[in-house]
Amino acid sequence: MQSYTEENYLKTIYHLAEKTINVQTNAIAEQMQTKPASVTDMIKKLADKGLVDYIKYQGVTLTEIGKNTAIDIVRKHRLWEVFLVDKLNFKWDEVHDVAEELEHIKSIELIERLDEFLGFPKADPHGDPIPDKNGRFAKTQFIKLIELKIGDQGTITGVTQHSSAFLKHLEKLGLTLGKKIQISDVTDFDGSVEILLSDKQVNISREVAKHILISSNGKN
Amino acid sequence: MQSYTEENYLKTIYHLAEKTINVQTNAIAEQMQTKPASVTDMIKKLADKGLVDYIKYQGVTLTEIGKNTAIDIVRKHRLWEVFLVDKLNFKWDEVHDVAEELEHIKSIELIERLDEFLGFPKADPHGDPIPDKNGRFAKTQFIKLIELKIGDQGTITGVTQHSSAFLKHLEKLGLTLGKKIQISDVTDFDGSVEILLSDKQVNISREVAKHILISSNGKN
DNA sequence: AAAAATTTTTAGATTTACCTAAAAATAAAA
DNA sequence: TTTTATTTTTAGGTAAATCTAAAAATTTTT
Repeated sequence: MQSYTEENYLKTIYHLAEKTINVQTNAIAEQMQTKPASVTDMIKKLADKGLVDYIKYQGVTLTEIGKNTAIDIVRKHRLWEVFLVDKLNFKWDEVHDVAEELEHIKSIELIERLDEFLGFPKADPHGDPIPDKNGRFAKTQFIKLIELKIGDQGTITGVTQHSSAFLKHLEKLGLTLGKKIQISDVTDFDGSVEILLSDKQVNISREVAKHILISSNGKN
Repeated sequence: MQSYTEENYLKTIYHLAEKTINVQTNAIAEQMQTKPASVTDMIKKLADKGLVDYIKYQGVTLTEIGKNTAIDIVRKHRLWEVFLVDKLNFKWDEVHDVAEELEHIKSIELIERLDEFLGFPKADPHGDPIPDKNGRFAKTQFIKLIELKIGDQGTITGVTQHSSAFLKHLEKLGLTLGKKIQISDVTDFDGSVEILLSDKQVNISREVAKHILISSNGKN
């Protein structure tokens, strides 16, 4: 059994490991709003518990057990986000902090039943995949919107940027999850993209287009 | 803002204060599965924060602020219990421990929306009243089943004993919340009560009858 | 490859919520 | 009203998670 804090470390390491193989002390410290010295202390503890592999000065990697634990927390976080948006009508940019707390409630039964109550969703309100109870992620084929060509169609199924500012921006443009879109033009000058969205036309910058995920086979 | 632990102390003091005016150190310690010395420490802290009134050796009482905080936690606890039973199909004897964790999630918005989602329930699955967001309890007129006379009718609306063993026992007898009952006989010998429950007849001991609450005007 | 910069770790403190053991206050019994 | 028992508090200590400041290791630059 892990403490609230240990769980947060595992989750942070898990997310950082999606980008780099060896996760560095400073990166963890920055992500967790704490000091490198505190991170070193905790890493030692997690290593003693067999949750991470750790060589001094060389960063950490999650062990099999550590990774499974982290995935379980991610699962809880994303299921709660679905609950907050689908059942309690929160907006997708309002759910992160509360889910951050709810993810630590430790009852296997609770999560199983919540999963069922929500209809076994495969993705959270930001389009991030929800692992099943065995920690397996559904295979998904997302393409970044920026990679589409003029005339291509698809459905918005995710984002790779979760800041409130970004999500609010998309919300205002009407670019929310599940919306069907078609590319009507790509500006040579600045790479901004013209999108056909049901009836209206919207224009987004290249930067925004980079962070929107599209699938051509419906919601997944 | 209170810590998880401080919230638990306030809640415990609140519940103990329903029975005695001045809450004693030992009573808190027993309830919280901790030592009297630890309780003294925490009481001092709560007194410094203005959440309890405390005179050495004389026990504690909640201040207005302390009481409101405690009621808010009770509100959360009971709303979550309703969620677990009504939406996730938990049995009424399975929800307490999980609700004990959920009650500490601190988001006012979350609880408002949960309350609405559940249809503003007035009582939890054990029949305990749920205060509204201003901390006010709905007036309820419960009678203990033991006080009913032969021929009296009513609806089961609560219990005053929350142990899993007791709740499981009631479950087995079919004496669950909302069930309509009629007293068909009271045994002189041991005070056990014969109950007419839809079609079948059940017999409960005097001890059990003491802990069942009845109302004659439907669910409240 | 030596010097400089960066990253990481160690050492020693602090805070929160506990604990044990002993002392002090209060309540109950003789 | 003493003595005894119970309750409560104090004193001093522990473990978890954090911190600052300084030392050590690694990486980058010259």
